[in-house]
Amino acid sequence: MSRIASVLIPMPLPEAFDYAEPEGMGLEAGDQVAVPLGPRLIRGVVTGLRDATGGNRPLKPVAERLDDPRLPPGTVEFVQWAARYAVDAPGQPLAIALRGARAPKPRPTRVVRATGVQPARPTPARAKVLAAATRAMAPAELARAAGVGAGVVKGLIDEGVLALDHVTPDARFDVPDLTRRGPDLSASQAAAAEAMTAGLGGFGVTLLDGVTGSGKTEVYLEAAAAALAADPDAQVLILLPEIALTQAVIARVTARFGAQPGEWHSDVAPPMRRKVWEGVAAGTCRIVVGARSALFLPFRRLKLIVVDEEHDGSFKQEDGFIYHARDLAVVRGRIEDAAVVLASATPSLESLRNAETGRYRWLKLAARHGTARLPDIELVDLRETPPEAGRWLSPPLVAAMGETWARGEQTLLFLNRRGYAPLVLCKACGERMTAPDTDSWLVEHRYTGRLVCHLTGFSMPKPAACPHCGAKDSLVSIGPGVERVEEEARALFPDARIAVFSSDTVFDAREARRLVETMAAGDIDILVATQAAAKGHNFPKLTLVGVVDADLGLRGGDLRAAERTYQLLAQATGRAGRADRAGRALLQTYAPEHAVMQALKAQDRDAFVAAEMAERELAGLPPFGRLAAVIASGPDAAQLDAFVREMAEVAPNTPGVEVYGPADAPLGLVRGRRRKRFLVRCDRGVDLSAYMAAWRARVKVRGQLRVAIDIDPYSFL
DNA sequence: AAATACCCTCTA
DNA sequence: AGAGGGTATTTC
Repeated sequence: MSRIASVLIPMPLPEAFDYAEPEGMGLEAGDQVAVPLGPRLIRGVVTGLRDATGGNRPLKPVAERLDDPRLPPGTVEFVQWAARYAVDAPGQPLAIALRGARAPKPRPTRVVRATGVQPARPTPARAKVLAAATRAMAPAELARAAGVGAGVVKGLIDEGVLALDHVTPDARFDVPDLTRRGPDLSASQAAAAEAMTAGLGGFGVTLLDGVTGSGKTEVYLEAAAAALAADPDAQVLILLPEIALTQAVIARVTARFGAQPGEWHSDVAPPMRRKVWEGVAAGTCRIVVGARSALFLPFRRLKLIVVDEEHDGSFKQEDGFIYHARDLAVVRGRIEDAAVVLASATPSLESLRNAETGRYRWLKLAARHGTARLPDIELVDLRETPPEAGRWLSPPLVAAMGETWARGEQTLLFLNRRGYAPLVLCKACGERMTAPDTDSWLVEHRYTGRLVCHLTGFSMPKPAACPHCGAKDSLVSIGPGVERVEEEARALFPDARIAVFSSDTVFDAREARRLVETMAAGDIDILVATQAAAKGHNFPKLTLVGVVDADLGLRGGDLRAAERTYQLLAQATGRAGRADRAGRALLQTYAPEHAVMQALKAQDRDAFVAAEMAERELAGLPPFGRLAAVIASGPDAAQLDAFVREMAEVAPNTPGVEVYGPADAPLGLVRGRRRKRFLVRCDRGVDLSAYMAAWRARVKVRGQLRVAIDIDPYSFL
């Protein structure tokens, strides 16, 4: 009996397509195949096979089974689950899962080695080459090592004195050395590691909850060691919110296991991605450290997923396929029957709630590792001790910086805002500079002399005259960014070594590591940083953290503003005072009485969490209810209005579900497209994805209109 | 996503 | 009539 193969294609198609399996192809679920789609051939993945029963419509045959690794069943199931959850086409998460399979293979490199043949015509240059040719190396490298031109090497190759080989880069991964012992753990760490190890072997979620510096990494690396030792094929995934953090964790994994883990994020070069993808699929790559998309790798035998800094908003992917990697990590863990560890010093309310209700195991690391103490946190009331006009550092903070510098210690000035000034306006006509057809201010960057839209990526040189009224020299920079704070710090401390850490100064993983090492070595006195540097790093001589604008995150006023601000500032202030030095943190605020500021000052997370939980519970907001957002957009305002009115009319009526909107999105215009939003709130226990899918099925999205559905939204713009 | 089918307008 | 273009539809 001939069979029909369901083939999922990595494109935004609504479902898997059916193809006839040619006689004798012997397909299996997970196989990568080439299938005809319209006039072209496309890569797809077999999700299922069934017997063809008589009266089917004629199907095109599968063209070929590709000689690429088969996707394990768990990966295929996860892709389908994720698509249903996100209310998106299954081809979208499949495209993420196949990203490494489609990257180019590592190219063979050319190496030369000595053959033992003596040159017919020995010369001093040739002798130097032969002396340098102690091992196989690239021709250019050998020429450089010998201090001769490339021509000498080439001549020796032509003569047969050197042999030229094409070497395929090593596709293997280091095998973790499980005989190594980890560092000595504190009693609290050892207890947590033991409890986590006991939870291995099947699905289960653990919240590893410990203040900054309590040594969470050592603890979860012990759990990783136990998982790898328990099963020679076991694989471990460590997810991090930001690429800048991967380097530090990779170094620690490498030190712990004597083996380099697979590295996975958008900065990894395509051939390396291919190598990691194939190693994960083959099971030879046993430890992966990566950003959120690593969750879609084709693990064969995943036994442990660690989500480090689990509260971090960067785990939420906001465009394209919209998902939250922390939430999907729990799903993947369930599918693979793997243990999941969520680690944070400031866990999300979602995870705390799950821990409180007993759905997650809750492990607390109370003490700081070693002798370090938590920093003293002071609030600087900017109404009482404001900075001078046009300045951003208040007298108490400047004084503290002076004392710190005099002691030869380091200061971190934290401001979560890139560039020089967040707003440029014309003092003649009041015009605010915005990106074309977009409701978002252009941010002034002085290093590059440009005005940049952080939303769309648009940028232009800063004009000499106001583009609106034509007035010359009328553009003024409003508000501070890290560059402006750096300028001020330089004026205050002209002899101090000052650096800026933001995504503009640190654009890749290597640069991040270089700057972190410089800081850790004590070669920077004052580091002005966005959140890119506020997370995770360990700077032994850093004893003062100044938060330039503690109120910044509270202004947008969305659901999670207080929670996010608390997490970010607790994280930032937690950088101060490691090792054996006492730390100090100053928060500049106009609202010292605000609950967030009071909780930070008192270092009373529990009180803050309890108050915030109570508010959320009253309003039925997460984690007590669930949210989904609909963002409809289109270039034509009238057409969009008509569309969202129609959407509002056909919203299904379901008990426990409330639909709010349509309303103009806070960013009402982006890249020439008008935007409208709905917000859906529902009780826990409602199948929110099913509701949203049913709703969307009731409208027809025509023309330029777009509808994006965001389940469990984090951004409300 | 990408090819193509469709449906206008414009030109000659 | 046929080219040129933007848009809607289809892809097992």
